[in-house]
Amino acid sequence: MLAQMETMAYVTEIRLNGGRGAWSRVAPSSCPEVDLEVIEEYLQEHSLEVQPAHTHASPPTTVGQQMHAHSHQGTRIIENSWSGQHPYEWHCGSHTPNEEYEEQALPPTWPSPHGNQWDHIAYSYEVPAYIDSDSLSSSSQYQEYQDSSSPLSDRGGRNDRDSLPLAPLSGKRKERLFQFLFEMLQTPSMRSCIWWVQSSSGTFQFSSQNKERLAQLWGRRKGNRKTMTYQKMARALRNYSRTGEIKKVKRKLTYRFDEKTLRGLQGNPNTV
DNA sequence: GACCCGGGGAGTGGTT
DNA sequence: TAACCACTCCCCGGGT
Repeated sequence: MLAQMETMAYVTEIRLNGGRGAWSRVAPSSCPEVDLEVIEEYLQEHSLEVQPAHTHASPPTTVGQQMHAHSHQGTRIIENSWSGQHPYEWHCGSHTPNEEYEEQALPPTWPSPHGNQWDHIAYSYEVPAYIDSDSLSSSSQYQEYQDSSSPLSDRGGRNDRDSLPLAPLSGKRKERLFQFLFEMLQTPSMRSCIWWVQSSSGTFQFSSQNKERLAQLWGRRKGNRKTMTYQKMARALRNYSRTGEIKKVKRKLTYRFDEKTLRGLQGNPNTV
């Protein structure tokens, strides 16, 4: 655990290199490169070490995230507790490269013309919409992350998937790309790779500098034999255009979750 | 020319 | 076992 804390501190250090002041003046795309290997190692270690402690549950899955799960009418809702209890407050000096596009994150309140089509997805995230890229701050989540008296124990049989390990998911339904991307969007330490342009509409953007790293992370998580590239990942993203889960925005490296997709990822029971 | 985008199509591996 | 799904991989051409 101590080692994990140290690792997290290291990751945090990397991300917040120079403190908030420095961070706030640097756009994500020009932030110090994130050592994804470190993050990956941490996630793998964490997943290995914590999972056994949660016999019927899974540990928080991503850096800085502690997910609390609750059963809700058969749909597993995972709550991002760190974000709820310790909402980020660093503002990146409101100098996100997409500042002009970013709006105050409001909970999506789209109508729900259809039933919940997400029953096939074993988990969904219930992430407060204010956990937007520009509302994320402080490293207190890491402490929260560590006291995982996570009430995940009521979940049954889907531990591995909920834990979202970086290792290939074996024997379980595969994690889908848009789920991975959504998770990364909720992960502060990935802000140099991907960030919300407008969280309320589900619009996000890749960093032109770090998109390949994100793609590699995706490839590793999937356990691909070859290195995943942004080009290949984008190909998969374009396939989502057919299904409507993610649409391409007429802006470089920018995509948008379909409202139903986003709603499903957020697990908003009121709109489903 | 580099980068991004969009699409075709075959192949792969997991799920049902 | 087979059908299906969700990519993965490679390729090409077009646009900026």
